[in-house]
Amino acid sequence: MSTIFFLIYMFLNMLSTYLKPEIIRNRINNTFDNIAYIRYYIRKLIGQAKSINLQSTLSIDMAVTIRDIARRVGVTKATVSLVLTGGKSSVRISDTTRNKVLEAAKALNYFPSFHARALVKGRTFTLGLVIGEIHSPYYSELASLAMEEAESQGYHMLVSVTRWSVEKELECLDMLLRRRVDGILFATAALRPGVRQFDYLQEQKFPIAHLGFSTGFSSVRSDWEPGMDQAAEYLQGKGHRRIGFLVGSDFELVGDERRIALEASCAKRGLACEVVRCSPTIEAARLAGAQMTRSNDRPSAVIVQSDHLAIGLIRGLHDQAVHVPDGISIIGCDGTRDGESSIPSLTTIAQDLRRQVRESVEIVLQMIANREMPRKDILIPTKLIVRDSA
Amino acid sequence: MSTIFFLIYMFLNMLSTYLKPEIIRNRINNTFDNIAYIRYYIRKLIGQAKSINLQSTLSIDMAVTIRDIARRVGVTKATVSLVLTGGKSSVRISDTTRNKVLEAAKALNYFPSFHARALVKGRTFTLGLVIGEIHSPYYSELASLAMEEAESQGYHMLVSVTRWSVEKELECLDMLLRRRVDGILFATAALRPGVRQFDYLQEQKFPIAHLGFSTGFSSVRSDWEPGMDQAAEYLQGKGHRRIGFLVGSDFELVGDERRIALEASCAKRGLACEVVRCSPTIEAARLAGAQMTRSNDRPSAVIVQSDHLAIGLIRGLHDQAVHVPDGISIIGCDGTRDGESSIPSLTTIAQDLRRQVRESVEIVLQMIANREMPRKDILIPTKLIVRDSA
DNA sequence: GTGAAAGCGCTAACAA
DNA sequence: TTGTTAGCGCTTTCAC
Repeated sequence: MSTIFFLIYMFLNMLSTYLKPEIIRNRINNTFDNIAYIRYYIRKLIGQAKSINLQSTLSIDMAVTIRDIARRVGVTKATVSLVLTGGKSSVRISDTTRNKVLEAAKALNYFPSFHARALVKGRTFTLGLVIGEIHSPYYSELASLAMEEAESQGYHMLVSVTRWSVEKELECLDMLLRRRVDGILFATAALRPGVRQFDYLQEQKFPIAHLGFSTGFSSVRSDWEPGMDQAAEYLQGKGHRRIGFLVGSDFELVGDERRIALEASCAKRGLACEVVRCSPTIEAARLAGAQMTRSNDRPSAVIVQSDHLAIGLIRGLHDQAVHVPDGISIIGCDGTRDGESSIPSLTTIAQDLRRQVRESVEIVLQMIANREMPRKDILIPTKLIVRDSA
Repeated sequence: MSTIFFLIYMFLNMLSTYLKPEIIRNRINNTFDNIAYIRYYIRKLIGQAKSINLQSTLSIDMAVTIRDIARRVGVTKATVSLVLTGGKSSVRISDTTRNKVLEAAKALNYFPSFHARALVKGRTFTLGLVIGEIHSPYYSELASLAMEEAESQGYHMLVSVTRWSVEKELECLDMLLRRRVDGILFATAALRPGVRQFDYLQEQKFPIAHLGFSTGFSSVRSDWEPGMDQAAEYLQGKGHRRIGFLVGSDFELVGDERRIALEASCAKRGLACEVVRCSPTIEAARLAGAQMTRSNDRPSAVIVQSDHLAIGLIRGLHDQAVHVPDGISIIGCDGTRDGESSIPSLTTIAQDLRRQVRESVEIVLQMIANREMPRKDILIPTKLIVRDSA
């Protein structure tokens, strides 16, 4: 009697093992072709029979998966995966199978799920770029170059704009971390010691490079000394004795390095250096230009914190009939493209943006490869480009 | 005898049930604190004991998961998930538990995995933006506005730059589909009927809006007629009889609509309209400007396909001492910001970019909500902004 | 050369 | 109020 019990029990046990939903599904999936509603009804039937969780079964998603391919070809998901991941694995797949799988993938319009892959691999091959804005020439160029550079290294770039708000910057950061980017390029400066995210990233040795600033992580910045010195020398050569410097005050971190470099150079050369401040908008610069014309006692040359503001300043001077470079000499900073075609074209202290981007991406990639990489701070020299405005 | 067999078998069966790796892991995980290497060794031990797959266990990932929180608080993953997803669900969690969970999440620096969530929800709350470039004023403004708009609707924007290459555009598209974006904003024009991706998206009724073009999906474009007509009227009022139109030839689709609108308007008004072509770079426009000065028989006013090229053209004219607007009148198209501060400031036919972006995001969101939404084609009127260049 | 199955982190239906 | 469990789509180890 017990023997019978035993046998029945064994049978049931076997059954229950082989009735594991995943296994049933595999079997059934292999039987039918890729018609979503058949899949749907089958799952539903299984669900009714075995009380399977129906959650997202209810919303039929049309995306094709490796299972659909497997079913069509008559192999298992594993085989399909091996074929599609390039098969660099030691496991070999027969050419017949491989071709069938590839064909099926094409026929069914298969797009591998990035998320599934990210989940299992723990890597996303995506970098994040935290940036204040992307609609000004300098930053859009930066973003553009960064995306290009990342792509050339086999990564994607996830751009995240902070609109220069500290709060938003931390949000962006959270977002990037939730998205599990492999590394981050920082082109803003809110993240500083003491902020929770900062400490976390520091502690995790998270692959980060700071671009244009330096507040604790590896950084890549412009060295303003050579450029500013060339500018001062150039202006001195032209007979200027008093040099103005226009700072857009919201970007203190940006402006200060430049200002300090200029002041040092002026001091060295015995030139007067006068700092003027305005808001970091082109309209403010324009206003500053207009105001400048009202004083008879103004510097004969002004270096402006950015090309963008320089163009505003020139415009403001022009509004008051003070022309550049005859009435006053203007030099911008950054070396953006729009200084080339402006009238007058802009003499500028150019940053090597491409090289900065390249170096910072490289730092991040190195840190991805090895989190123990020591901190690096790279300075990239600026240089004067002489055009018409000074 | 068989009874003993039976009992042993039952025991073994029970054991095997309770030794399901996931269950063991849960139990053990709840016992220890969040120390990655302990986790690692435990898994490894289990692995040795039960021959568990060690795959990614080998690369200890430091990311904190809901399991870590659950373990710390002493509840299950499900509870944690309920707390963290906002608990809008009917299930209620005691305040004690909730607080403990939230605290633990903060203490452990928990960042929910976007990918895991995307996988299970089938939604990413991410839109893709396919765009040709982001370093020119018009497109960087477009990208910027699109990101802002998406964000205000609770979505993120994944920007994907095609560098105006058809091939690259299709790659970008694949990328976005692999990343399972919920919808796509198209600001380029390579995707046309016949292309595999096009047919696929069409068939899937994938949420797409075409911005600036119209090749088969819902679209949002500028209506150039009013703006061009205003421009023609304005120029006519100033006594111009021959109007030139400068097209950057690579953007035929862009240029043609504008040209056709202008030609129609000129015909209506009895004005001559002369089309000049150049490459779509600012340098080419500059060259075109220089060339224009060489002919005595040139139009007295030129409308340029974009502000960007207009600035190049003005610069080219300026190089040859033909000044704007005295020597020749120039009108740009697009209404980008840098026309405001240029010298002379640029008269332009402005697009309402913000509204275009808003409408197209809305279309995409509507299609996400309901794929059966019929196709929509929205035209947004342009208008003349008079400044100094004409 | 291919199949079986576990696991990545999370959600949600159902059970208790 | 909380726990249990299946499943999202994919990779990879192990076994045959």
